[in-house]
Amino acid sequence: MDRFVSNFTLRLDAKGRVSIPAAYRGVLARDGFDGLYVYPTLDRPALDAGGNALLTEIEQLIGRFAPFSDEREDFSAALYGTSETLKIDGEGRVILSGPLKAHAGIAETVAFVGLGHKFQIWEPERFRAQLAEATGKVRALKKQLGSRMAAQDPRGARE
Amino acid sequence: MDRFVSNFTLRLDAKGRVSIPAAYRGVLARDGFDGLYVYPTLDRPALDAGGNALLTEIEQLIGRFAPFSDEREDFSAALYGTSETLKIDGEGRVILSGPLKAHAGIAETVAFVGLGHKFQIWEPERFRAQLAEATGKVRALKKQLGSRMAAQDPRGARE
DNA sequence: TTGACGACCATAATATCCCATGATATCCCA
DNA sequence: TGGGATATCATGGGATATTATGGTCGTCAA
Repeated sequence: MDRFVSNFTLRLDAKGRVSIPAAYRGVLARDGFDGLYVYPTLDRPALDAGGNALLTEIEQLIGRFAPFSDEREDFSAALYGTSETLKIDGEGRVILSGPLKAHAGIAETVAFVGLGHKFQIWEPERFRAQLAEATGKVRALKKQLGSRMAAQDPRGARE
Repeated sequence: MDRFVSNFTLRLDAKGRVSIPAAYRGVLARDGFDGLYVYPTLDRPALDAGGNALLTEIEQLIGRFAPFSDEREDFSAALYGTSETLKIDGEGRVILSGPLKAHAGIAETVAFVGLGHKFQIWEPERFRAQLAEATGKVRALKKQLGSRMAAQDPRGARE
């Protein structure tokens, strides 16, 4: 598996260290990135994290804007400017910096959430709430998609 | 046969392991996915499971949204974030995680139900109930379709 | 000298591997 | 076609490897 899936809730120890879930470490290793690339998620009290796949995606996003344009500068500042590359210790743990923890409201425990090419780090309670909301949206959209397909092309319903 | 068909009811052992029906293992092997991809069925107390065919379906759904868009993050969290890739041991068994078992209400036994490109995992009693209800609906729908098709386009009855 | 941080070592819980067994199902050949 | 031989399957259990987590001991810098 070459993507981040599933979710895990882990504890920080007295020194502020957290294990990156073993499954994610495997993905990062295959991705070939040394360390963990992290930055505060835009618009959400969470952190985006990943390796080369994530960096590439950010590059592409920023590359869409004209050089020296305001948008480009803003995105660069938001994504590159606030990012950190955390070291992973011998046991697969990282230490989240103060600003990162503050942005996500993290204290004792964190939830790791796989999003495919990257994963997010949440304060567990907030994640639960966010997930419930997201699940509702997905249900609604799925229902809508289903009926639209059925109306346009009944055969589309199979497979 | 490259589809999941038929249904099987199997028991979990003391360690929480369940054998994947041999017929399904064959389909998974041909599909080329290492492990079993599983996530909670959106609007039912069951689990969706499969291999690359299922993963591709989800990937396409998520791929419709722009990277970093809110919709994409919601969908990724709800689909990738709640899914798991279970290891299949040498005897063809998997261990369902706590959250997965909780969602489907699984305890001692599970029912595997083939749905073509994927299969579902149910608590056997719930499946029986669900099946009875679904059968009723299908009967009604068939009757309705039959009369409509006969009136509009008799050829539509094939397939 | 104190405090933060990194490299190591320790450990309990748990997942994984490997081998065993009874019950069916399948094969094969007289 | 019968029926014993063989393979496959679901299930069980002990040994081993991983994982998450905790702690120790220097080192470097303020």
